[in-house]
Amino acid sequence: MHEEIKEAYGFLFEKELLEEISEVGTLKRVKAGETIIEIGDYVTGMPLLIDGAIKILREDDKGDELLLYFLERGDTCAMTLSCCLGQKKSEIRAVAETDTIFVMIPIAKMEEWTSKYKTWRNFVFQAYHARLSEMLDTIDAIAFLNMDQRLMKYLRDRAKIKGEVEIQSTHQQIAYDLHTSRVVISRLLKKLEMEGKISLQRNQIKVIDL
Amino acid sequence: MHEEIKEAYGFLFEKELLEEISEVGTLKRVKAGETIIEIGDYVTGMPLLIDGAIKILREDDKGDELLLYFLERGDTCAMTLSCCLGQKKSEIRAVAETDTIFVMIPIAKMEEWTSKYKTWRNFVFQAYHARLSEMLDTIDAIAFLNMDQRLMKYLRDRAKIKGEVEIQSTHQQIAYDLHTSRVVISRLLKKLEMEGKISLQRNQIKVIDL
DNA sequence: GTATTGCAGTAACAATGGTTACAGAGCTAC
DNA sequence: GTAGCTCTGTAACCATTGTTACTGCAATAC
Repeated sequence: MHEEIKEAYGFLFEKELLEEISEVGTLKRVKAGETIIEIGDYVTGMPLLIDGAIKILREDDKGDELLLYFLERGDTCAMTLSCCLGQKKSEIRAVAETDTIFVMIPIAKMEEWTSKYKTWRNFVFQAYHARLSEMLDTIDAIAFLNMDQRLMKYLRDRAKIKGEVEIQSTHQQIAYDLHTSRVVISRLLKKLEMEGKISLQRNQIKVIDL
Repeated sequence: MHEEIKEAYGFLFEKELLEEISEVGTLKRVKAGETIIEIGDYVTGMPLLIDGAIKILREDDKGDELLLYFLERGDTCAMTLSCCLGQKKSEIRAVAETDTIFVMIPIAKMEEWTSKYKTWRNFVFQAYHARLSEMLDTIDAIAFLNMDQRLMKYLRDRAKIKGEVEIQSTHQQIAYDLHTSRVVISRLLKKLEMEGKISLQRNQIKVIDL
């Protein structure tokens, strides 16, 4: 396990911290599509992403969803982190976007390291900063963009995360992420295809030029 | 100055930290309506609110605005804080909602205190946590609520911040905050008045039962 | 092969919110 | 007083998004 952590975080943390992480962290592997944390769950630890991607979703009282952002290698979930400190329940749902590997750190340790290691402190601040930026980005999208532009941004983001131009997904799944209806997504995707920006197959969208 | 800081932050920070704040901080007073920081400005310090309220706004490239949240006594702007660490330009605009007093802390000090004082560290984490929560709240509102409900929430929030049921504001100003048009706000306010939830005068809205 | 299921395409319509245009009310300056 | 300005109310219309309903295609099970 040490090697995987070192590879992903070696450039950030000193040897002692990497060793501590190896010691107290638990390595977890989840398959694409698996739910990692559910809204209302008590947060028991903090995940450090080694490989893969996780999508973070918000849900309202009627069960409507909205994608907030993706976490990638080297990221951690500041939202979770916040919950840790407050001993609160999770405000969000986390679902593996691809097959994912991460290390789970117990809450107590992460508090201890905050005073012990400057690199850890900076990492945590950096994580908060990154999450705030992503949230701003999300707000910009839902406040200032029309659905067609939001959809284009969404497709670009997903293609980038996966590192491929093909996106495996049904229109309904996209509709959930963008908090709209399947019909709207089908309509807009067809329009994008007409414009030569994507090509459509069953369960797959190929990004050509977005 | 020491007294004002002690009154607002005495329950959080130890004597030495309060003294350091008094020493290096600059007390600022701004009138309601004044802009405290503009998008693109370099961030030179971090504000600790002593009294009053500040509203934080986001703007898109076309100049359209959106209210993100309010800061009150005891709050600090985590967004600013983020910018400090990254030496970046401000992503947001801050405008005094009421007459406001705050202490400006130089960046260097706030980094130093992060390792020196546990109480300061907790305060900073707490600030990040609070801002993330507010952002989630804002996202919920724009993603899941209709304009009439967003308007009601907005009026409730403003009445609470000011501690009065009368809100001094034109319909146009409200429209800017909610990123919509004056006509829409007038229409909805009239509907709320019909329902007996508010009463309307020129430049003033009185909250009756929201 | 056929039946079943899930997915995508499309039309018609409804609801919400945004835009334009204009009238009138209230305040201020003179 | 009245001239000029800002703010509010309202109607009519448009654009975008959401909803309902139905069709046909592709994959899978049998």
